[in-house]
Amino acid sequence: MKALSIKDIALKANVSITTVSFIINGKAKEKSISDAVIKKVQKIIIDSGYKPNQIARSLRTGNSNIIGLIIEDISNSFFSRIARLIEDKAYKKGYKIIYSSTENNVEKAQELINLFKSRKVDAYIISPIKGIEEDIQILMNENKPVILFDRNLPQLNTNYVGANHFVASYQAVQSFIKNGKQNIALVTTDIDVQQIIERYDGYKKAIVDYALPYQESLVLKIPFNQAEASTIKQIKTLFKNKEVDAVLFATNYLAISGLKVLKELDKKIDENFSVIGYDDHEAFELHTPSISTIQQPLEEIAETIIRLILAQLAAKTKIPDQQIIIPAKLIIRN
Amino acid sequence: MKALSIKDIALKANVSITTVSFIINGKAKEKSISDAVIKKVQKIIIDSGYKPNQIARSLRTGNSNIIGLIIEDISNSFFSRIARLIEDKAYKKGYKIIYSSTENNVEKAQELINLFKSRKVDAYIISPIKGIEEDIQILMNENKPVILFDRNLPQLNTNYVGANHFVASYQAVQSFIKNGKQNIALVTTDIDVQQIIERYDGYKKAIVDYALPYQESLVLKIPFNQAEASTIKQIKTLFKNKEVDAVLFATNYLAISGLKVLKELDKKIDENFSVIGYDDHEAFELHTPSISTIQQPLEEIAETIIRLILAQLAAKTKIPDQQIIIPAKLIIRN
DNA sequence: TTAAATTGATAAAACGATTTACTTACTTTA
DNA sequence: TAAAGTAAGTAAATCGTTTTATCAATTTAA
Repeated sequence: MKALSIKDIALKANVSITTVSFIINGKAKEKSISDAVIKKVQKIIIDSGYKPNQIARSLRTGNSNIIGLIIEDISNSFFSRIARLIEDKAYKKGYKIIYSSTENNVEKAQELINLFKSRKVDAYIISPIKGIEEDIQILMNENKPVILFDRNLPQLNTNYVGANHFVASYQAVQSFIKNGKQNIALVTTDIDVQQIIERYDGYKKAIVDYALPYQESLVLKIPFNQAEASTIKQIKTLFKNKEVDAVLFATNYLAISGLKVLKELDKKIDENFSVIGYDDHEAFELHTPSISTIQQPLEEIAETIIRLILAQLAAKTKIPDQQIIIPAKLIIRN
Repeated sequence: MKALSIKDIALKANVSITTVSFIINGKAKEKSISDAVIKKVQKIIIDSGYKPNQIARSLRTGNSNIIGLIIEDISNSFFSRIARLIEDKAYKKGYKIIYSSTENNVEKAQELINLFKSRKVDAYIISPIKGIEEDIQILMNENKPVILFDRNLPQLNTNYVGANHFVASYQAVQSFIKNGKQNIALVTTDIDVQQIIERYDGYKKAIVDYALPYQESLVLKIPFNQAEASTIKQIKTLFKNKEVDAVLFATNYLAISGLKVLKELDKKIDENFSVIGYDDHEAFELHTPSISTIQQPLEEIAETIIRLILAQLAAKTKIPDQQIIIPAKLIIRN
């Protein structure tokens, strides 16, 4: 019941292993194998259902046709959607994706990089966290294509694809202000990554530009990875103790927790209290009233990532790194 | 800049490759390598950051420490959550997961199985579709552990882990009836898989048991993979043209579409009109009013799958297949 | 007519590990 | 004191491919 090997095929066809290999890899013409032999071997391959052992192939060639995708958490809909899009597009080009979640844990991320390395993945797509700069630098030194997405590591000179979070969150706050809001809260997380900082910066800049007082106490930084119950408690405290007439959530799961709080407090979203979420979520549109949000162009991000990867893989020489910033869209719903 | 190989380590340590291999694999004692040599080699391995090439290892040993996970769609929250749980649990046992989505496409599923096979994955976790029975049977003949989940293929004699959909949907309809509902609709999909059929059967049985008239026209079978816009149109037609005072949705995404319709029609969920969803979704709890749903015990399902896999992998001889049905829970919200 | 090029094919090395079967030098045992 | 056993370690086969040389026979070029 063992799987067939190239040797079995060669034996059946009464030719050498080399010949079979050339035919499998489409090098038959180039290596001047006669049409008759090509036909014969191909027939045997099809009839027998022989599939080359990719492990052996990888060992010999040093590449795997696999792209490694490292993200924070596959169960977050932002990541699972983008994973799906990337998988689809890669698949069409003959590449497979292996993915795994870091849970924002540096050690797990490092382990994953090592694991992917030892599996000889051809390229890496990483939503990085602080603390793995060095590991990523090593990958780059080894000349492996690396694309960061969602978050950038500024001290690293890599390819990056992401949305313009600064502008998006600036616009969100701007829209609050234009609607007469004065006490605008920001619920964000304490993780120290570029894209979260940008969201904060955009918030602050808009407040300052429009000459509103910046109130430290309206910015809530939720510890990452804490249980949702604690998050809900913290947000509840904010809403109860502070005058707030608008709130921007910096991630979709924070917005979900926030909406749960509003529901518990029976606080209505109306002309006196506005909410904008981030990254969109089915619950936002469905909510009564619908929740406005900042939407990242997932399709475009995925497309761009794959385009960069394929370009790098096709190139013999190192292509200059590109930093691609795609505008995010403020979707106003009501 | 090439990666180190076992040969390099052997050279540095001035011992044979064999010795290094024994040490790496914890067979040093058994193969009577002296403590001094073990220490020396281990130090060199750690200092140099050497990581064995898993590809070469797989080629030689025939296994990969990778488990293949084949699901319908990673961007569906039911699957992404369970994927995350499975990944977590497998990781802790030293196994990695490769996953990929079939989109309910038989050919893609077959390709994936072949791909996983050629990558020598050690075991398969599959949410199957009709039409791949034969491919799965082949895996089983090759003595690879296979666990089906979410959906069963009755004509196949495999391991299966899933929820009791018949009972769950029976209970859902029962709860409608006990609240005086008479015209209970079912919005389901047309895919011909066990767990969807069970949901239908449970619905029908409850209707009949309680002596309500079974109305064909209240059962809406939405074609799988159709654009959401069409789904919304079909559901809208149902709600507009039929007297309906309760509706059970057979999947979470159908419920989401249904809720969108209700919103568009401005039809309220109240004592005159009830809704129950399936598989839960953040939007359900958050909805006003909250949506009741049938919840599958994800954690328990994931746990059970991994337990079965590990048992199979550990066993030298074939373990009898198990069919594990876990009760689903009807969560009544309001 | 001979050298050079082409055609059609193959043998053997290499990829980087694991594992089996040995070797050599000591110790025990009887 | 010879035979048997153990300790410490290694050489070489093997997994299933790809790829580089190489070969013999034929064709083309000069």
